[in-house]
Amino acid sequence: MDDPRWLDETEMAAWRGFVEATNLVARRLERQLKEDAGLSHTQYEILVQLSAVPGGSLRMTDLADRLVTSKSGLTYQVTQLEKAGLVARRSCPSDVRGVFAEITDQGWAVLRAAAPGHVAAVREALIDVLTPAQLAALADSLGTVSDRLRAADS
Amino acid sequence: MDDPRWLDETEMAAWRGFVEATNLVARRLERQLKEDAGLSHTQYEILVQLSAVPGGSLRMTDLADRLVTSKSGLTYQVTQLEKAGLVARRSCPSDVRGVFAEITDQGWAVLRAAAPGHVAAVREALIDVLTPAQLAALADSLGTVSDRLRAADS
DNA sequence: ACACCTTGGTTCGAATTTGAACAACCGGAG
DNA sequence: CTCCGGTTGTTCAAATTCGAACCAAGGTGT
Repeated sequence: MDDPRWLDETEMAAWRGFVEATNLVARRLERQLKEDAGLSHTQYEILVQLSAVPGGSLRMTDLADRLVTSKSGLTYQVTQLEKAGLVARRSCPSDVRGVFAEITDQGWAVLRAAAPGHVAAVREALIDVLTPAQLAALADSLGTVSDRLRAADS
Repeated sequence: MDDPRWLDETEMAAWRGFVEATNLVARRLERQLKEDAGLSHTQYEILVQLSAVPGGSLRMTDLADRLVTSKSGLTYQVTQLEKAGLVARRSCPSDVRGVFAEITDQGWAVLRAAAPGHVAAVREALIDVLTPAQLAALADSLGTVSDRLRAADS
């Protein structure tokens, strides 16, 4: 570990900003969703992902990958959502092991009810704070970061 | 909740990128630190914050604020670090209720040993993936986000 | 001195997360 | 066909997180 390249001032600012903004935003949205919709951010994201795909259902592994969470964590949350009636498990015809998570009508209703407040909170915390140019740059940079990390994992 | 302002394409890309990059980076660093140094990111951050301040000690509340975590969460982690000998609790002379968390010599040693690998991981995941201009923009944007959220909380 | 409201930290219980271990299954090489 | 490495989803125990309740101690105004 000889003489690592430490971060210069800008790099450090970017990193600290990333860590801090990350935590603050996550915290804020977690609270907003819990209070206004009774959902955790993870649960909300599950509904969003399912709602965004034709058929409203995804394989567990696929869903876990999109959510960037562990398989076991997803199993737990899908079970919670299933108990609440917002999601249903459906077995996969072509693969006995496979399980589809599918958003239910009630899940759609809850999602539709929660979305406006959530979007407003996202705007308040992140979007409306930045200029369109900053947003475009942010989308580009973070998209690159995500792509690289995804590639590195596979 | 009449007719909320939904996110346009760029805004959505920025938000999705934020969520995804956030999770991917956090996940990656959590694993790196755990494997290479036996520390969680939270614990590492505690050591970093303490090491960055003259005297190497901070009040619990102050530390919790910097870490963007709950008071109870900090109590737990400081206790863990105390058991490991990396941090010590010290009472505050001017306020009986007050408690200082102070980094120990062993804490310094662990931090120094962990830092190079952590910095390398941060570079790999975020810093070296972006151009200097992107980094500067990122630092600026996320700094703004953090400042706004901090202000909103107080 | 006396209420009273705020602060600082810890404790407690409930919810969540993770990785490792597991059991069952798929699919291709030989 | 059969074997075997890789997949799929779940279960399990352990670690972590949070918020609410709590106790004790400041600090203020009267």
